Amino acid sequence: MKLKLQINNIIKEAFIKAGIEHEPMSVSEATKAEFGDFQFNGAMALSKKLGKNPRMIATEIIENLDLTGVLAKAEIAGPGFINLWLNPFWLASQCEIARKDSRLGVEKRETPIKVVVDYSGPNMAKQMHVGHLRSTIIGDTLANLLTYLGDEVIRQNHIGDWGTQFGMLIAYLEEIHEDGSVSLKDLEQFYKDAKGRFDADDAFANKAREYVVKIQSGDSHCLELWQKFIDISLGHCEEVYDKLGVNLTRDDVRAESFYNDDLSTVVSDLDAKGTLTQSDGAQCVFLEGDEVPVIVQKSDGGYLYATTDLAALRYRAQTLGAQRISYVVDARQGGHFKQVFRVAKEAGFVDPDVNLEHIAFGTMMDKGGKPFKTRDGGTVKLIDLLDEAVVKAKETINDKASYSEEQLEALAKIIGIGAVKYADLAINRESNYIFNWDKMLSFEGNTSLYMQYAYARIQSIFRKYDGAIEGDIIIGDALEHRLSTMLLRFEDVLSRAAVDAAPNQITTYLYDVVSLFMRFYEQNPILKEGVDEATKMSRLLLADLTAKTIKQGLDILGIETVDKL
RNA sequence: GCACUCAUAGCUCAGCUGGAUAGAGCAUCGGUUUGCGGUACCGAAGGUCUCAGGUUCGAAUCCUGAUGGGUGUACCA
Repeated sequence: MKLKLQINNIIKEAFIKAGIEHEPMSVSEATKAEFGDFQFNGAMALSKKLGKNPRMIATEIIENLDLTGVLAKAEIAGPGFINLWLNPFWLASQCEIARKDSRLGVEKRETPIKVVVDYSGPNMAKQMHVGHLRSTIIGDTLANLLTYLGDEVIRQNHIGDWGTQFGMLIAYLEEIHEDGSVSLKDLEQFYKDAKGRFDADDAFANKAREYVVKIQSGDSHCLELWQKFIDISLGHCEEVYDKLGVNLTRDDVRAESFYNDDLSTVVSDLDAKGTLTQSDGAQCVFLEGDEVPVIVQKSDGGYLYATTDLAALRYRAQTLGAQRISYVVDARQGGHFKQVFRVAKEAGFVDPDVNLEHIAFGTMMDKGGKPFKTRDGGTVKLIDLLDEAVVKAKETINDKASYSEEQLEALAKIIGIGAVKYADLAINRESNYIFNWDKMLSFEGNTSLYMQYAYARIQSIFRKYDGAIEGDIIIGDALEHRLSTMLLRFEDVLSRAAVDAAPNQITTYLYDVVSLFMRFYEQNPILKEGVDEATKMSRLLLADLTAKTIKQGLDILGIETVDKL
């Protein structure tokens, strides 16, 4: 439910009745519980425009405010704040509607748009490492979120499958007559071995160079080898995606090579528009105000990633028909995207109203604030990191005895992977983030375990109760009032998070929901003796909606819940 | 050099389109009637929001400058 919108509409109505001919600003959540549920701060802003005292304006608004439905009370405070209280009966009825609805009252967009989310994008010549983690899970969350809200999401995994190093790799693959399954287990090692051969043996090096040319000219034998190599390498990525619980499949792959045939057209089209300048033998686009040009063709005739990105932009905007194209890529590439987006729009590859955005994120750091590396300074393989998360999760599970080995493994996977993902998503994506096992696997604070624990705790209430839930929600105290208001904010939070592409807005919200629930539950017993039937039912209903909201929220983040931990 | 970005409690971080006494968690200290899962809950303490100006009725938030960190800067992606 669009809670804020409903309140805003009531304010708007009051404006009209009071004869105030201005568009009211939006209400905001009250900064403190004593200030009500929402507050309207627009009276102060209007004071100058209307030439009136803000408290007087506030009075006029309040006098015309409909307090018969959604709102129960409005008060003027301080210089002209209007504090608003929601009607507890209305809250109760809305929570009941949400609880019965499979979408928890979250409406699907009336006008869905087509969105391309470009994320993960691993390099096929290397094994996935921690550098791919953030793009993969932030991107997946964004795609999940937009899908949930009703947009038509097209996931695009722009894998790096083209370039000179592949000549060397397939030459080596052929040389060892490998079907791939064994030696490619460790791609890093395979790459090193191939490089070793390349450096040590001139004949091999020449063959590798020859193969690069052959692949590019479409030699079928080399292409076959190349395809085999990509298949195997992609298989490794899928193993990671599977462990990570990320919704990327082979259908989402649009590799760099996919755009090969279009690259020369991109350049000639730019040329036809007169935007190209030759500089030092390279074909460049010089953008007004930018010192460095966008190079689309090297002096040796080769193309660059800017060329591929332009081709991809055009494909996504024109062929796929995307109205929003989101690139979930490291913040360090900000300059590149800014330029490429500009070129794409100025050249008419992408319509002006298409929203091109670089969803930038910061670097993953170790505890000491340095870039995340292994002890000997190498890159950390993503698969190793995830396996370690599962091992560490096992250590944190308290009641190991009551689980079979398989159950323990499954549980540890849910907890460990959830912890890694949540810790990443919970932070403002643009800042660098410090990776800390102890913190992310803690039951305390804003962690996935705290959420999963709360969820499991609620499920245990229902296990214990084990009966039919029939009755109504009755808002009986301030905590129930706040909890129900918080639960009804779900859609507002999701919508906002979707606009900002900010998963941490969802985690912050879930944390607020859970901590409120924990307080509510501490103070308001449900199944204890002496709780009358109507109260018990009401509290069970609230607990149920809370659990459903947690589950749905975590689901969007790609994190699983369990009934018992 | 130029450009981008960040600077909030001891630590890790929230703070949405400017709003009331700047909020959490961790750590520290103290508390919770046989505790519906105590891996919980409550409380205390902890701040010149890097600094200096400016805009505004009102600034952590917007603008300018300074300082300090990070990043990028023409044929890698």
